[in-house]
Amino acid sequence: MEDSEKTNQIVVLLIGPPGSGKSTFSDTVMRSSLRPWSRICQDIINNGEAGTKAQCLKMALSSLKEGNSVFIDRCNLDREQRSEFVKLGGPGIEVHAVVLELPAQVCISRSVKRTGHEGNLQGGRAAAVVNRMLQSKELPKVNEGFSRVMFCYNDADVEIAVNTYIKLGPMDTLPSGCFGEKKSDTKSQPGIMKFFKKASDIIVEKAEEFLPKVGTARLVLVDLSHGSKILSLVKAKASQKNIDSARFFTFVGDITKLRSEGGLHCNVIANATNWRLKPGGGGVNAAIFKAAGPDLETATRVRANTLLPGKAVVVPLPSTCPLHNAEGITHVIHVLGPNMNPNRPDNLNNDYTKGCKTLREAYTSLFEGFLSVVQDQSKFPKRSNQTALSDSGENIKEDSERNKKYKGSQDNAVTNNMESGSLEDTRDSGKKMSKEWSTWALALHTIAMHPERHENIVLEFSDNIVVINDQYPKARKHVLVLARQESLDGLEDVRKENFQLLQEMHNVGLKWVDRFQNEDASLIFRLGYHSVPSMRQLHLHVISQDFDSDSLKNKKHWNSFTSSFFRDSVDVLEEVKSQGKANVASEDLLKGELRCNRCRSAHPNIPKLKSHVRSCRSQFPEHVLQNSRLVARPET
DNA sequence: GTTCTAGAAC
DNA sequence: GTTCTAGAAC
Repeated sequence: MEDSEKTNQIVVLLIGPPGSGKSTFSDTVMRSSLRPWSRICQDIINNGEAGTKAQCLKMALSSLKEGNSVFIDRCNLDREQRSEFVKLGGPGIEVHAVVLELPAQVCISRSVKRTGHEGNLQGGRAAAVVNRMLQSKELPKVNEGFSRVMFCYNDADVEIAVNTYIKLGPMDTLPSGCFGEKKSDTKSQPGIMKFFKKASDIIVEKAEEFLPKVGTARLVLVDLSHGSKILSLVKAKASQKNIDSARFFTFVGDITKLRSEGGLHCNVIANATNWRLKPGGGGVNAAIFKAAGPDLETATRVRANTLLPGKAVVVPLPSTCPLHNAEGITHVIHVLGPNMNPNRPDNLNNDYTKGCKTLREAYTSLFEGFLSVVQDQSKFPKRSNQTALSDSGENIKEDSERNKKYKGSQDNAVTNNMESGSLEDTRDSGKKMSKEWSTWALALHTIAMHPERHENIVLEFSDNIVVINDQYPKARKHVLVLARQESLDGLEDVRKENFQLLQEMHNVGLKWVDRFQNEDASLIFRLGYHSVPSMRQLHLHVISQDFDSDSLKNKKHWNSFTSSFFRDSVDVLEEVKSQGKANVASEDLLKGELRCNRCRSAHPNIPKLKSHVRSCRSQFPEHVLQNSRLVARPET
């Protein structure tokens, strides 16, 4: 590394309203950092008084000339305000953004509390100022010119970000890309606000309908975030309809800590789950499964394996479960909403009418599930009916003791996860059109049928399979294992009777992985199928995870191997064995954003993505690490 | 000006 | 699937 070409200075734009902790952030880093920093604070730049943007720019330039990295400590809340600071970047100077997205109330109370603050923004005016600033806020994007953007939503995130910069020595660099951003991008889903409005109407309507039926029980709508649109809409609607706010109310907090942190005594919580009823997804579902531990999964399996949109399933928690003994939760009701995520298979594609219908159904199923719990608890133990709505019903003894202890009533907390639109569903799209194949798409089929005519490209073949190098490899090593059976065009055609063949393809793939790793032990592989292949004839991709190839040129290439459009062979085998066919994902996934296959950071275009991927040494995502989806040699 | 994407043709 | 290229994005 030549020191002539690398100076590695950084301009960090701190982005956040007054009270978000910008000054604290830079001060904390500067106190412990080995790298020379300057803090450029517009509030004090003018001999201790507030100054101008121009003064900040001037001072930033001179600090950079002296060889310092700089913190730009001003609100920087919109793109225009940031643009001139972004231009400070250049050879040897990267521009980063650190976004301090703390709850508005936190920022306001901090601004109010500080007395001699440099910005002189104390007193009651603080709330007005912060709120006004937040209204016109534009979050930064990498394509604004930042080589790195990092989002912080709470103190823990801030601490991580501070440490990231403290640890950064004078010659170190940080991976480029966008980190930590919550994807609640309402702008990218047109009509979503309208849907929120409608959704909140449905929630209130259903709550109103069920309240008289559930005796003294109360219903609570919970959301983690203070800025929750749904929560404020529901609140407004409920008071407008004169619903008893002691019986139905909203609550901001963590649904897995309602008792310990929120002081709310709920027996039953609703979980906005996924169709597989499995942990994960990152939202409330992941949080609830995590808090409940393996008990919840086991108890869930007893009731159901999958769930249709609009349905709910009541799962009693064993007393060993941490959610039960620490938080007093006796039941989790899993409920599946409509699938509005355009990146998911079988989504409703902005069909909000259908979405609302499913949502209404979901709340009906949920409340009926809750009703069955309440009835079981108040009457004699009985099995509730097996309804079309869900596989519910459980024998729970009345617990008057608990009711006394907790001053009466039971709360049913209903979370909401519509804002991320992360719910998915499982329904088959059904009919498969017999596809017309273009001539170019027949190449693999031809080779599979007559491998002996293509000796030059065929690596090996047997009665059942042919192995070839991918003609346009998308990574250092990329081979295809073709099925030789005539009727198998792609993954969608695979059935139980093909299990043996799939197993053989998988084993042959593993054999080639082994060969490649004998040459280079650092190569890491995945084996899998494209959900919807472009070329005819079922083929298994055996591909190293470096994606270091000039043939990888566009978004479709990238996403076809790194999104869930790529179906790992191990999962396909498992699904074919258990369900008789494999799940296939939607082609919409190919249009999704570009994310690193290791650290999942987002990148604005293919060249930037590839340059990031070349140097990213992050561990692979949890999902990929499990179930032998990744084939790697142990590190030596 | 250059870089990058996306759509049509094959 | 790739190649080519117009024009969008930078």
